[in-house]
Amino acid sequence: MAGVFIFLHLFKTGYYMELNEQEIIRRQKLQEIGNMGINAYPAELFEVNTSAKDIQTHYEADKIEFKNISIAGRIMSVRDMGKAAFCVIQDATGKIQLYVRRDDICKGEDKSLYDTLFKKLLDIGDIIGVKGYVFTTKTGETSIHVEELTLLSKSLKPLPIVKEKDGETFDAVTDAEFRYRQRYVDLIINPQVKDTFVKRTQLVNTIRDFYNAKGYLEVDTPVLQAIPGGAAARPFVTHHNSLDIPMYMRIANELYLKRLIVGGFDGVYEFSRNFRNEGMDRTHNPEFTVMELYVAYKDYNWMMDLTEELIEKIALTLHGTTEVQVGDKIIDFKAPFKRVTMFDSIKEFTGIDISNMEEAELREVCKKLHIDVAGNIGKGKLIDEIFGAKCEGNYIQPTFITDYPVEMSPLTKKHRTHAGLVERFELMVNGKELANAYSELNDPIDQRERFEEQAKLMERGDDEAMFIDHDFLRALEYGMPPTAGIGIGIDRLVMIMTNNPSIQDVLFFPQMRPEVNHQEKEENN
RNA sequence: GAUUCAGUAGCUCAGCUGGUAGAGCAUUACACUUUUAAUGUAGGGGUCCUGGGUUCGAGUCCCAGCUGGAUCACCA
Repeated sequence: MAGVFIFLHLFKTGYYMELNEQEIIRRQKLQEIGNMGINAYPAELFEVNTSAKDIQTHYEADKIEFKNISIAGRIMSVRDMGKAAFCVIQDATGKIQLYVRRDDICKGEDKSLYDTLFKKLLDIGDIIGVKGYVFTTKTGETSIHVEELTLLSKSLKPLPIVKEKDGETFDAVTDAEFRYRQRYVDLIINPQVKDTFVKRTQLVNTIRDFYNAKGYLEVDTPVLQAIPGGAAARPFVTHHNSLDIPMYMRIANELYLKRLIVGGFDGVYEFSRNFRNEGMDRTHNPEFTVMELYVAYKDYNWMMDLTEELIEKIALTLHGTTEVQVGDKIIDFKAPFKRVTMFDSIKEFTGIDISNMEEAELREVCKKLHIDVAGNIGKGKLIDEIFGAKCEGNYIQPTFITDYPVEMSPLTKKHRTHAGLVERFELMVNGKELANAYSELNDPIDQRERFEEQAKLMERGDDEAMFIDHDFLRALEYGMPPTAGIGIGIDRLVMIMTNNPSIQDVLFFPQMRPEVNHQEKEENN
């Protein structure tokens, strides 16, 4: 009767009108749990002294006794045998089976804890704590013989049921929209998803440890900027009320880190969340993470050495080997990586030597190679288009592409021996750019001229040209030591190292169009 | 932005040339004190994404829209 009452009550409040049958039943159960004098959401802590993984790895293998254990987790499945039941709970480390026997959790005459609470009122998805001891069942399953059971949190929404047998998975939730919008559910029911994010953190920690061991300083620089600099991209614009000025979300942190090198730090790095107001697809999210590092008194050759050492170390940390499966390919991150100049690369894949060509000739080459280019782009961009169309995709194994044209690298030092080039490299892996680095331009006169070139390009209609940052120029005028800098796309690196083809699978909460609920829809109509 | 595929029960999916909306799991009730995709018996559960149109009749055909995926273009 209580159930009927609560149903009517909830129905009257309107909000609950959209509840499905199972959600209504769970709310009725919640009410009945309260009627038994049990708090479905207790405040006190539940002390845990072991984990599913701990038991699974040590009980059988090491013959370690697990007595008086205390463990908590979410109920994932229940097999009710009448006066005893098996259920599987999942904690942060994995799954473990429970053996719940009525006369063991209800020692006296009152069997309501088992017959009513456990059998009738608990559901898959509820979080419980149990105490007991570990044993092996007849069928050989390591299990916990439960002596005490406590409800820690009642779940009001039915959890999608994923079943398994002999390593085969049944009814797995693969709907991308469901998984990204309700990542919390995805994490509960798809264990490999958790692995990806654990690896992501391991990867970041590896980089941090590697740089910290070398004495580089992790820093924070502004995300809200008055001039969005350091990259060519459309920024998100916002407004600061009390200053009454437009502000931009950062598109890169490069210019700030270089200011810190001017300020006397030898090595600084930052995991920079960048924001770009551009298209979204499987390799682009509006916010993404780039690790940028700047080290004084070094050059780009040194940075290549450092980077291949780092990337190799990441592969080893995550996989125990330098060989990583990516799609249907094996990528070997064993250092050293191949190094190819951009002109050599273009010569290799097109047969054309463009090293001495001017803008008009380059346009002819593009035409011959059937590459569509806009009329307003300059020489450097033309070369970049040729490389992007004909070369980039060929570099599956890690390769440094070096020595870019000066026109497309306005923050990079001119090449020490080759006129018209700069000391820059990109690390290509699986046909995509993973890192971008250079000997930083520290000549303030040259930098001013480069910015002015960018301003001219902007006038020609190149909407990706950079703004002039006068404070950055002022900093350079005080003197910046020769410096090597690099930016590594963390999301892309995680995608490769975890074999995920979509950026949405390496971000906990990828950007999605906001959901519209039914109520709002009606109000709008 | 273009092309294309998809949206049906809490979840995974059927639903043919248009004719009363289906299955498995989950859920409810009962049975079962070592099961494991537990089992057996009996039930309940639907805005077929939304809105128009064609038709005697639309989950199905047509148009528009929403959301997501894939491919392409741009970007990292």
